[in-house]
Amino acid sequence: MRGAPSKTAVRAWARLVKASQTIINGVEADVQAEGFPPLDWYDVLLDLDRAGGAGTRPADLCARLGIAQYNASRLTARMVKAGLIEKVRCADDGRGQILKISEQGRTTLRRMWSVYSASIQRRLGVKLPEDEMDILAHLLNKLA
Amino acid sequence: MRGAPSKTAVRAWARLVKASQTIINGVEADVQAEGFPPLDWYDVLLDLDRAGGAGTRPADLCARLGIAQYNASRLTARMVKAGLIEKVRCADDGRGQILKISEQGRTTLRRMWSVYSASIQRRLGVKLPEDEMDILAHLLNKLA
DNA sequence: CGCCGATATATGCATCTGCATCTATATTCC
DNA sequence: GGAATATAGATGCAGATGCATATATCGGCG
Repeated sequence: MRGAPSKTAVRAWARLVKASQTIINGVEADVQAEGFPPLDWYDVLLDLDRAGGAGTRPADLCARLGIAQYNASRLTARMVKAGLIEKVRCADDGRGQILKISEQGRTTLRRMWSVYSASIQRRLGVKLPEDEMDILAHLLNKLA
Repeated sequence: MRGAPSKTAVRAWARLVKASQTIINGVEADVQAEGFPPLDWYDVLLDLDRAGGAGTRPADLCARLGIAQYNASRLTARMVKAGLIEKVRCADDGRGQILKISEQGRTTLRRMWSVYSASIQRRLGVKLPEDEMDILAHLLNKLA
């Protein structure tokens, strides 16, 4: 065995896998149970909302959200069909597009956050006292 | 907004999502790049290996691995086709089966761990000193 | 100007997942 | 014992994903 894996790291690995699955799936389920779309839609809506009137180029979206290009292509297509965002032709690049959030998208963003944040609080927030949560966030930050 | 989400919890959420995705996808990619199957195959092999000669009932596998029944059914079907496990009819329950690891499965388990553990070490182990890794594991344990 | 390699986005195909439902056998209750 | 019900596991179908590749446009160079 080449990597000389420390027992501690392996334990942390197992718990990272378990905790992230439990919490993320749980939050996803909570949000969808209220009739909202998957969480990655939220990320897109938030990004486009922050981008303001200028909108976002799909490639930039990929980079910021860390998702694959083909994935973004189909995700945004679904969101257009759902009426949450719009694709407009990019004036200075005929190949490209600009993604913009729609009014309906903004509404969904706002309403979704109400459910989303409550779920984060319930499934994660209550599990640790403030100071430990802070340490956790700090340690997780060193991992990525 | 009902849940009164603490800023700290939301920050921890974002980092949990990011860190787990980065690390888990990275390890998965490392393992598959060496020609091995997905990580959930490893979990099954490990469970069956530990079960020994008695084998494991699919329902128990679901419970221990926390996967859905239909998912386990198809996962194990693929693993049978790959020759890593076997399904034998259960003597005392005509509806059921018993899953057993094959010799080839044991070999794969062993070889896979070599790559798997090295990747854990590289992508997670080296990111934190021992004492902090311990704290991380402890905090993650309180989440699930 | 016109060709060539690069870049932006989309899509065909195979695989995987979730949901609901199916089949077969076991258990319960009268 | 036999009908109703529960349990073990499989599967049809629709949607999502990864990979490779297609399509369209851009920018540079001869």
